[in-house]
Amino acid sequence: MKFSKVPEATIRRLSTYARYLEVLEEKGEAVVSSAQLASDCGVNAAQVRKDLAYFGEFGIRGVGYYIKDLYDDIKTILGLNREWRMAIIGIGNLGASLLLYKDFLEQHYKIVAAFDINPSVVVGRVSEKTGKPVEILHPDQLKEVAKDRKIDIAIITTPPSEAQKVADQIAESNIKGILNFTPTLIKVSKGTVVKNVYFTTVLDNVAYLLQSKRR
Amino acid sequence: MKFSKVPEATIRRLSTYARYLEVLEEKGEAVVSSAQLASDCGVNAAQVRKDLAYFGEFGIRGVGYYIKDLYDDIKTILGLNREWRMAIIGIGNLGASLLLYKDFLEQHYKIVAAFDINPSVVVGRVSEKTGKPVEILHPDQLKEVAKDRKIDIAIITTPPSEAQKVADQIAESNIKGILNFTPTLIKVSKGTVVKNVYFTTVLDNVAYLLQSKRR
DNA sequence: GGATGTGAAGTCGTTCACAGCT
DNA sequence: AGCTGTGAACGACTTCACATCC
Repeated sequence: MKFSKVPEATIRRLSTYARYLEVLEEKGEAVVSSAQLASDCGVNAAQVRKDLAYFGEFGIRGVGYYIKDLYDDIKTILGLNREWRMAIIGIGNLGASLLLYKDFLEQHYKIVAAFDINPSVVVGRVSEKTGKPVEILHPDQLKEVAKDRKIDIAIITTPPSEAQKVADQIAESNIKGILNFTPTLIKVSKGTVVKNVYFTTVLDNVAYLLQSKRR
Repeated sequence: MKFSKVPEATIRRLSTYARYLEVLEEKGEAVVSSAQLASDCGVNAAQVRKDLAYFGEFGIRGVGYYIKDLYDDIKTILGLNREWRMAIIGIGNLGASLLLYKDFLEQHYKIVAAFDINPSVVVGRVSEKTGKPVEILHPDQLKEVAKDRKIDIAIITTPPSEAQKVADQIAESNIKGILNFTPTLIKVSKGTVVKNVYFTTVLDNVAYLLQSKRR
């Protein structure tokens, strides 16, 4: 077990492996080899073993990996053996759909607060689906609410023009993790983790590849 | 100007540069240096120049880059000087919010068809926002519609269990680009471009980084 | 003078190949 | 015998440093 810096790509793949292991477990399988895991996740077998080697030894030589154990181990590695409490800031179309996003319910992520400058707009739209009303707070309340509700991660789904301002409020609230859905490149202080998921960037990538293919 | 394979990361960054240049242009700026572009996009200045060097020479030594020209050039590189016609398959929360996604309207991406097994559910919900009703078709109609409406890219926002089936229908419809929002690892034939944007993967990354920080 | 464009160096991540366990 | 774990080879991307050109 080494302790060098772990590539971001490794973390992404672990996340993929975990989801795949979950499926295998539900199927009732007991053991999986790095070769099978690799082929089904679209990577090299040595890659799978190297990814795991950053964190320890999880397999049995000549056998493979016990699915249940490996699944648990990867969840522990990723920090998914606990609950992560999230706030969504900006309840437009995207924000509202994340509020309703079913997968979160089954996972380690829990939305515990929702914010928008217009507190009334979507209460009805959201609550009509879940049955229970959703309380939409004003962003200025973030700081006080963050402590009360122990918010770990903030999701920004505001219009791009508001993203930096919101990011500053997040910083003031002492929330250290941000998932930014806007195209705005937000600036944060050193200790804060920001990941961007602006999907037009990915679309641009698809467009580029399609276009460059036929040349 | 070389012709080696262009790293995917380069394409992602070009996409970022483009958005930043758009902002600069709106501000009325005329020229930008690789140093400024780099610092505002959070990368190294040499990186910016290398990224561009894959495709030609766009700058003027001793001066920098003309913003308007560079913006246009990057759009041409990425294939964004044309319209990309898209279908959304699976009109749940996420699919519906993408249907309403305002940014697409201002960009080179246009949603020209929407599909769901239940054709009626969301018609009202979507049309109440846009004013005009949205026609939701059955996925079995994809093949015929794809040709008529010249669909370039399909967006999968179905439940994970349906993703592979839908991907197969997309293949049959001769659509060569897929943006997959589900966690399912879909298999497609060689010529098809697939990009995944399952954001729980990114959340896992945030969780990992937060958790590994305090150790 | 000053910023680009680019070979060369450096760093990082992936794949190979085999030793080491079970 | 078979599959993991890992040093070493390889390949890819990033950064440096400077020659080049406006």
